[in-house]
Amino acid sequence: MGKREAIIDSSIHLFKTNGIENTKISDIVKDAQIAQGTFYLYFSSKLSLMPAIAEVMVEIMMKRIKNEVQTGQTIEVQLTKIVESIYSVTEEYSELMAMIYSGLASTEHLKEWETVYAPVYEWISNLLEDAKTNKKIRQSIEPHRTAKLIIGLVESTAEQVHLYDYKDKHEIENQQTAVTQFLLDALGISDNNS
Amino acid sequence: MGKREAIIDSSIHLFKTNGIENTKISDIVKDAQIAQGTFYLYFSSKLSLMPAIAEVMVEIMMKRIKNEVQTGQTIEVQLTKIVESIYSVTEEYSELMAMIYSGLASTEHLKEWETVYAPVYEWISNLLEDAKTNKKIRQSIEPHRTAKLIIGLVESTAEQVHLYDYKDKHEIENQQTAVTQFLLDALGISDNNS
Amino acid sequence: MGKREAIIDSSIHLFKTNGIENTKISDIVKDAQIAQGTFYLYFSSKLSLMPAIAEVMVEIMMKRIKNEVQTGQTIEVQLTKIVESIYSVTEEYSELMAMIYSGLASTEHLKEWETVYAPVYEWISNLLEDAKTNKKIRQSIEPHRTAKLIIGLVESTAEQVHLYDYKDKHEIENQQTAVTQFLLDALGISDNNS
Amino acid sequence: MGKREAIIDSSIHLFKTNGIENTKISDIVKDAQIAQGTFYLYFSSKLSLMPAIAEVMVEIMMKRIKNEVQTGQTIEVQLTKIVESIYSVTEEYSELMAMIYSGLASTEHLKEWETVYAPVYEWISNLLEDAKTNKKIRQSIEPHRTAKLIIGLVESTAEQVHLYDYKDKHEIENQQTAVTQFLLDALGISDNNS
DNA sequence: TATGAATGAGCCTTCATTCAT
DNA sequence: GATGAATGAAGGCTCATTCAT
Repeated sequence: MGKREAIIDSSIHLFKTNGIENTKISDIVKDAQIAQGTFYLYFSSKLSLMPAIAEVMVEIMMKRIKNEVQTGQTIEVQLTKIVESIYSVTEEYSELMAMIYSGLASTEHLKEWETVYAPVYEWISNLLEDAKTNKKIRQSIEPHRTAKLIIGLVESTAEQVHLYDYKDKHEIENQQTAVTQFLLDALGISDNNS
Repeated sequence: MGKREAIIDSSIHLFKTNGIENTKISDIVKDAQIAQGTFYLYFSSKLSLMPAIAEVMVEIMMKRIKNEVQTGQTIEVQLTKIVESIYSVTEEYSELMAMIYSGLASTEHLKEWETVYAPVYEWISNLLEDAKTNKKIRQSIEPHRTAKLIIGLVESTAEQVHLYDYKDKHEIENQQTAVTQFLLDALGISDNNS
Repeated sequence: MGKREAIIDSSIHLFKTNGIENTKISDIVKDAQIAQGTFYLYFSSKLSLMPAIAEVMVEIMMKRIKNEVQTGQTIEVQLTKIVESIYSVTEEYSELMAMIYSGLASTEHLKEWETVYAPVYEWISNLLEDAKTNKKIRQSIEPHRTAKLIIGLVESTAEQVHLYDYKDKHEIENQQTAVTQFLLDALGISDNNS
Repeated sequence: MGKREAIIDSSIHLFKTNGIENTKISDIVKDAQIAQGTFYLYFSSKLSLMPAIAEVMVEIMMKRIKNEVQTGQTIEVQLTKIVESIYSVTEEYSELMAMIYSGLASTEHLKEWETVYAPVYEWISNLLEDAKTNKKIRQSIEPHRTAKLIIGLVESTAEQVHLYDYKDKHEIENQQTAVTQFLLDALGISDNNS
């Protein structure tokens, strides 16, 4: 009946609600309705949960992006949607995203972290590749490298907003718009892309 | 004899060396050569140390930036130097910067965190203001908001590099160059800035 | 396919290698290539294994003794061989012998322990009986009781040697020689046994 | 107010009463009326307590021996008293003595164990030395080595009696007498010691 | 008989915090 | 202000044992 999934689900839920630090393994097993010892059949510690959670978070993000971004849209609209999606996921899973993003969860599982984000990088990289071929973006752009820059830019500013500027919703939208514009400028969109 | 400073110094040193999680208050007081109880005369907990540490880290960063960036230089050179400085500080204090940057260290001291980064935002904001006045950058740029985007972009990618791509020094330089170019493009530098 | 034997063999092997305390039932079943639950079809706990193990150890010891001691030999030679055998077994199974010998493995299975050593006592007792009849040893000797003294003396000093004096092989031989002489003297061998 | 002593005292008391295995650190601190954490200021684990306990046990044994054995007595009486003393201590602290004697308490603290018994060996060694000088015992006796044999012999048989033959008090006395006689014979006492 | 995933009581250990000196 | 021995709540983790298959 999917105990592993139950653990991951409960963890995400509790981390989201009470914070990572405050969530004890005993809380997780209670929420997942399994025995204390069962946790250790699937994960060796709270930290070793992190890659699995990151994987789910990335899935959520990819799903949201794919849901919004359509092939027919202009690259401008597509990027706007991407920023929008990342902002919304970051809003919902603020602390978790911060943690995933900063890779703080122990240096030991780092290699796994790397793999986890690969699909997002790949997907955006392909998008840029296409746009480049179609001369919609600056020809000097290196798709793969730039995909990482975009993710870094958008996620970090989305975090900033929630950490520092959470005062009003309006501010968030403004920041989001500014980031989008910053991004479009950097990619040379709505220039003549010479 | 500056016990407060001793505590902060030792903390930074130990956090850098052994990681934040692994550093116990007992380690700090040992390193600082003070008694266990003395710690609590200056800080109420390990977490309440964080803003003080962040302050020092920001000072370090500001010092390094100011050391490199000169008034006579073109905005292009200035931004290149800024990226360089942030990359070098991030390299040296990887985990600490990640933590400061993502604000992960407990939500309770968040308000203090906000203030801490202000000088950097301010300083870069002023730089952009000047460049804008002199028409060296895109006129649509909002200096204050953009300052935050720049910091977000540069720090996050610097972190990425140390978390995922740490394989070779060469890769770091490439990424750094790409970020700089991305930034220049976004600001409209070396265009005619109309 | 002899699961009971597999359990005992694996236990002895693991106890010998990793120590008794450090050997978990899960280690034993893994080594014996049986399922966790199967263990309990044969033994009710780790402790209830002990008498079975002791039995095997005693068999090993008896085999080694019988292999060395021949009916044609003088009692002096025979006793020398016995000491030799016990020393060699103790050397090989140091911790196990200590445990068996001191009966430490819980008071609950004590009655079984008693039986286990019986063959050795019996065998030596008979040896002494013969020697006594042939006036080779002191006439005041009570064979059965003395058999126990001999085992106690030899095993305990063999242990001592391995616990304390393990420095050099030479020392072991000296101690062994001394024990043998002590024993011969106690039994009145090479006196006129009047 | 001697927390270290309190811990040792309580440990001995509880080990004696409930057995070593069954005694938890939490039991010890409760009995010693100290906080759980305080235990770890003095000892790193239950095992690391053992040498300290052994030391106390050896003191107890030495005290009892010295109390019984007088300089005016013949060597025969003196040895009888020694056997008596060891039997009585072993009776009282059966499991503890078995553990100390067999050195079972983890191989890690072995070097400390070695030192602990030294005073007893020394003392008996001196006694034998004197007896040898006065030609009361066999001239071939090596005092130091023989001291160890004696301790081994007496303790191991004392243990045997408590482990296997605990049926009646009478049996104990018989065994004790037999051991004494065995010992006297081995040392050549009441011979002409030529 | 055999399996092995699941159980959960219970112990050890850590470590931030206190307080008498 | 400074000390550091003492505290004890809190949680991680183990591992013998069970039981449905």
